[in-house]
Amino acid sequence: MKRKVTLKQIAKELDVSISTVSKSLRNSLEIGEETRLKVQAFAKFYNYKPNNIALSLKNRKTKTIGIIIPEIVHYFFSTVINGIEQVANENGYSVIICLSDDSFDKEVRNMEMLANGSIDGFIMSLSKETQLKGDFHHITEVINQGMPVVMFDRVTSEILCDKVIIDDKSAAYEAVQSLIDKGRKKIALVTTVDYVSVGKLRTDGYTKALLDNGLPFNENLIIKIEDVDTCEVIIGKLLEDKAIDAVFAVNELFAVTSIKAANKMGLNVPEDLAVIAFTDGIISKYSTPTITTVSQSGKKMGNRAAKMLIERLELEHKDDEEEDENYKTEVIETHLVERESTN
Amino acid sequence: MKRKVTLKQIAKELDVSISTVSKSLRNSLEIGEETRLKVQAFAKFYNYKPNNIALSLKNRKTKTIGIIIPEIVHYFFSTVINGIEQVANENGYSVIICLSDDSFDKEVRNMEMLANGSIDGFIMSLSKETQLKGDFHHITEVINQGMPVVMFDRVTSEILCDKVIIDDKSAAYEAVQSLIDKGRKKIALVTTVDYVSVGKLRTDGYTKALLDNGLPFNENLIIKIEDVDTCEVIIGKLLEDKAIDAVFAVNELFAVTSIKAANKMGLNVPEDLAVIAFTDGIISKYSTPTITTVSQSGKKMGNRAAKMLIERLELEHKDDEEEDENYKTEVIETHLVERESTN
DNA sequence: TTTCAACACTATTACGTTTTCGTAAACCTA
DNA sequence: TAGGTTTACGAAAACGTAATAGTGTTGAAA
Repeated sequence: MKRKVTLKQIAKELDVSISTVSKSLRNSLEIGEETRLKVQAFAKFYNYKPNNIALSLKNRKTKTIGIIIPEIVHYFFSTVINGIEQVANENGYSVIICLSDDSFDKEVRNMEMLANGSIDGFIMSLSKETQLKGDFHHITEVINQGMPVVMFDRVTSEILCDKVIIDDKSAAYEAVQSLIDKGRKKIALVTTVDYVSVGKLRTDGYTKALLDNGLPFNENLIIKIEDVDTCEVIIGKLLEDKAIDAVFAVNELFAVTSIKAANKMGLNVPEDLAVIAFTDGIISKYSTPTITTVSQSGKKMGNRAAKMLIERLELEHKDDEEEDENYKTEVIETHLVERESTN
Repeated sequence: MKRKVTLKQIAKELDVSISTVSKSLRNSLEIGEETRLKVQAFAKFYNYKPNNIALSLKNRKTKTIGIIIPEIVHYFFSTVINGIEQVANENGYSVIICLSDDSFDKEVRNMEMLANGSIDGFIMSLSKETQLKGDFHHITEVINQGMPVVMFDRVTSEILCDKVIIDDKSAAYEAVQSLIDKGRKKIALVTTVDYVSVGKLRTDGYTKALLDNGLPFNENLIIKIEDVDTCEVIIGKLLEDKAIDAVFAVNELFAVTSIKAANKMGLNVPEDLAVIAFTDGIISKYSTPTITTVSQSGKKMGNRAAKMLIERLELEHKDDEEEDENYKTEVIETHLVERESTN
């Protein structure tokens, strides 16, 4: 139970000053070889490692990135974290993760807590509640304090900062187009409530694809799921009444649930009903049938977001008051992963 | 772009000492009401918040928990994080997450980095490589420095510390017993390589269940998957040759792959082949047929682990050199979630 | 008048680093 | 030997906070 040794202790033990110890360990030329080697040997023996907190305080940077996401038990978000962690790690950064649980208050609390010196910058995706309220003061505040923020996936145009997104609209367009190309005429959209930014965009893409192909746009073919649990019933109803031949779901869960509902009614996927899901996750790959998806590489998003943040951090460190602030929005390309649920 | 205000700045601005500002903000009685209110008003106006890093340095605790896990894009691990974060959050702790990617070196590097003052304690699950090597010096070292460690799921008996596990052996026993109870006689085990601690234990439970029921133990019915990609072929072969009537898989992926392999050969699940998986994740719930699983509540594990760690942290803070070190191993109960893949 | 307490505030220290500046001693040069 | 330059080290400040230990003034009790 030997506590970590500090410069002070080493200095005392070797009867030199703290400065001498510090300089010796950083191989400063100011220190004579004899002393330097002695100190280094001693430090090595006691396994001296500089205290990160003290360094953070002194350097006024923590080499830590704060991540705030709605939830973590979620394939997409965990792949994003994976991507962030990878780049962060390669650049000597750690990541500290906070979950908003899709709650505005928790998002605000977490941001305030982290903004008080704990981290150098944020990577975040907005909570549902925040998007609903449209209140982004906590983010503005952080940015005004000079702390860089990178938003991904669930972003808002009301905040000026770096962003990483996919082109939800054209990805949705492409998916629906592919259904149309396969002869599907009555395509339902299973989506979330409107205030989630990505949900809105995907709906736009869906609509545009229909109209561009001269297909009728029918409000009744769009169902907005609030609660996953009731999802199956609602979808079942849709299948029964409307004689639809394809489903475009904004996430895997809605897609797999649609398939289950179809199966229960004796419909075959893909023969009677084609299904495409947004987000290429684990469910699509292992469901029966496997599901055609719009791949939305979370890992790549994480990589890019981390890269953008770190670049800004290292840059702003160089010449402090540049204030260029030429914020970028990077768009990650998507593509259709064709599987058994379409033919 | 106003940087965060500090005590010093407030003091200078109001022409009082730093101590006065500090005490005013903490409502000390030593400070006269007039001054106190003036300071508080000023601080509020400039949105003063104490700097976490400075507090950490002063208090010699960071209120941060370090988590080291093999991977994050993994249902079980992300639920554990969710559980940890929840309890941590309730107790004013943050979590900083590092991924070992199942690599020994990365695990060591991450631990060393975090151990240098960044966190107050660890919660971790061993990487495969670490378990294979059997080298735990990095963990011993951290513990010797007085930093508490809680291990979960993938643990080792070679390290004395708090642990949270499930009773893998008896959970496996129970699962296999349930298959036997349903009349299955030729039960295959699809597992991982041996050095993963939990894999070994689950195999033991499987074996014991067979023997206790007077069923023959057949080495050939146990297949150890090294690489998920080759899994389907191997399982297919097993089904062909051995005329088995049930599969007990140590994770969801192996289970769903077994089902796919069976389907391809025209076998029906559960009629011709019953399947049980370890770990109740998202795949089991949404696969077709849904899969009977051994629920292994990651969230609960996370909750317990965080609780144990925080309790130890707060305790050791009270009377520093108690050295009781009565380490506990908590066992999280499991239960069988019966679904369509067994009957 | 002395003493002592209460009041209202400040100085200092400590946490662990790094770095700037300073300085004594030794050496070199003319 | 006076003056200058190296060499080798130390003191102190700085990062931001909080707690302990003062300090000086006032007023009241002895």
